[in-house]
Amino acid sequence: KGYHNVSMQEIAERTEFATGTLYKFFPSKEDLYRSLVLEKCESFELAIQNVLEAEADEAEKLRAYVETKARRLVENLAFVRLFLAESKGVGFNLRSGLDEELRQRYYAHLERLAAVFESGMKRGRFNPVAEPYALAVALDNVMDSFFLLWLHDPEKLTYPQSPDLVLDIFFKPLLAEQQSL
Amino acid sequence: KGYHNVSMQEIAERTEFATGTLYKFFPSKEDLYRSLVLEKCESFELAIQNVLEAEADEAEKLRAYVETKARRLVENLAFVRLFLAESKGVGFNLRSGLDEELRQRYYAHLERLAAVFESGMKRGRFNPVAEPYALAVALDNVMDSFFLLWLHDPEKLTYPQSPDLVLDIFFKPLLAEQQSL
Amino acid sequence: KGYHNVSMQEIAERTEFATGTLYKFFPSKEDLYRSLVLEKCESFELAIQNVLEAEADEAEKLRAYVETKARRLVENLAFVRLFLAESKGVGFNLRSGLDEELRQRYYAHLERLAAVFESGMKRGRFNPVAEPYALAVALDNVMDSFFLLWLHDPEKLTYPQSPDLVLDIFFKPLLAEQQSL
Amino acid sequence: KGYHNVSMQEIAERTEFATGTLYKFFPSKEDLYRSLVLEKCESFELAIQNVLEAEADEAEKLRAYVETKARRLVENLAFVRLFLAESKGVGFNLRSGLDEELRQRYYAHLERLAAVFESGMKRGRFNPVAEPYALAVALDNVMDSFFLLWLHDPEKLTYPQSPDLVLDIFFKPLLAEQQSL
DNA sequence: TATGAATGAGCGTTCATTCAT
DNA sequence: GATGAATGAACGCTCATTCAT
Repeated sequence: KGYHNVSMQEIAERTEFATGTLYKFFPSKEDLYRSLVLEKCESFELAIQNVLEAEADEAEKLRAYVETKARRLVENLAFVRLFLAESKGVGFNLRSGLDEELRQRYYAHLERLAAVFESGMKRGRFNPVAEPYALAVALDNVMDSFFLLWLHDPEKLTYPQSPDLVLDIFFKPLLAEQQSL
Repeated sequence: KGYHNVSMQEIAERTEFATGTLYKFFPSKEDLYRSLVLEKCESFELAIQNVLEAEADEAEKLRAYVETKARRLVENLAFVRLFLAESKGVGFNLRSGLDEELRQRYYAHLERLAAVFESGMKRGRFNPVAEPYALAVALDNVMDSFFLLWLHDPEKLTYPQSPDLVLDIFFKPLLAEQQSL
Repeated sequence: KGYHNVSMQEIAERTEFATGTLYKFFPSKEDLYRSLVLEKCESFELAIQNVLEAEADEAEKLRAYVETKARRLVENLAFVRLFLAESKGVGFNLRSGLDEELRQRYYAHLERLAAVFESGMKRGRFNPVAEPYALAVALDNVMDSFFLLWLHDPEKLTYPQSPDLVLDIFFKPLLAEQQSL
Repeated sequence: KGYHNVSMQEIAERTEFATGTLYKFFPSKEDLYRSLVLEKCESFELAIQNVLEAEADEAEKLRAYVETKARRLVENLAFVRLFLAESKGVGFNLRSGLDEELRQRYYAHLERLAAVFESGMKRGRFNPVAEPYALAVALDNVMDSFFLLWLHDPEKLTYPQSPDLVLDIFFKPLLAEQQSL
């Protein structure tokens, strides 16, 4: 529904708490909102963290990451809509307005993803195409933007049904001879 | 500052107009906002459209696109911040996200970008890595996300000073032997 | 349209004057309104005054008064609606909100009407049923209320097509043997 | 004071509620006004209805009606002033005059009053001077107009102290030989 | 002089927050 | 502690009025 379009009264009704009780838990509407978002994020990122930190080949990890994230996005459609689907379609990115705490979490997530790229490169499994961190940012956001686009215009992309789309872009060369993952 | 965090009174003060005068120009706050955004977008997209529709090799177009967009983002920092980083929170957003008109414009932009990929593929200049449209979405959003990241933490990425970062990801193979653009 | 539902801008447009010009003529919206109303009233009352002050038998004067007023009401339907049709239907009377000047004019009108009753009584043409002034008030307001009722529910009364309705009530006894005017 | 000339803030101050509280009770200013008026009307009409539906001779009913109404008007002077004398001007009125519900109530009231005239005529107690409904409208409005006149200029009429004034007009012939009620 | 763009006080209404119960 | 009625500041917006042209 979006922060500005829900009143505390509405939240109180929906949650079956009294407004006063809400204020016992959270000092302000903003805090309540942050907590809600944080909680969701936590469970969201946990699932993905498991994938990234599993014992597996880097390439497999990435594939699993893409699949897991895609599934989680679809499964949490309502939340993601609220959370991401801001500035939708204009080509601008969702991480935009994350306030500090959320941003820190996001950074940590990126680090974990970057670590996979880095380890893959170090072990000679990946070409050192670009900084691992940049690759992480790119991969993550491309997924988000595909999802967002699909959310608004399911016709335009086959994602998220086929995570291969993302894999194609990130694991196949654009100007080089083909090479399978 | 973001739509919900500025009052018309504030705008009136800042712009040195009276509130009534604002309403002479724009029928509502939402319209004022839309107009502001639309105008900026228009000039923004125009510059990029020129690049994409220039007489040039596809690869050059893309390189020019990346450079132009990066430059424009930095030059319009204040606006982009307003526009992307809607308010301070995660979802303190426009009532309706960005409305249909903006989305349509964005789609048109994507089509133009996709056309470059497509033509490049048809002419054998690019490998058919993925659907042109998907590539367009990816490229555009990766740039945005790099920019946003840099906006908040200039340390984390060298972008937008070095558009090569983007080019590396999109034009060099990840798992293949190097090949220069 | 009613005082509160028209803006000066609307009046300016309709009258093809500029708002500034309107304020050259009238110091305020209220004054403008009063003037408008006053002017209409004047022409309205003039017609009726002529009738009341004609050289004629009192009974004929009254009949002519009823007929003239009925005709004028219907002819000035739009204005009367604006002017009278307030508090319509609740059984309450229009003279209610007349501000002082209008009230004075109304009083003068009542005096003229009362004079007819008085002279009729003095000359033995009318029974001294009640104070002439009270009769004047009654006659005038009964006409207004009939008109108002008819305005809202033309079905409910045959007035103003048949002024006889009014004449019946005022000139025929309720509990006495009939006597024609 | 009239609908348009009181702001919700004023009402809030006067009633010692906060504006927000007012909106807990009434969804809008218009509703607040309607409710106020409706409530008063209800109690007002109830008293009169009792009189009209009592077991009594028609002539007595009418006399009682005139007396009761006169008394109620005087007793509710403040309200009647607000209600009738809508604001200070001629037509500074309710957005829509009085709305349908009030009109319907008024019509019902008129029917009840007309029924008395009709039954009186049927039973041969009254001369069939005019349609009962028209008589009802006339009687009711004459009372209102007398009251209003007296409200503004207590000198001009003896009403409402002497309801006989109304009775004289309605129950004595103007041009006929006297006949007591 | 006549204009109408500009003004800004004031409107009806909302809703984050408080506090007596 | 939990409640939710009450609060009132602040909002988007209107429009009677002014004044530079």
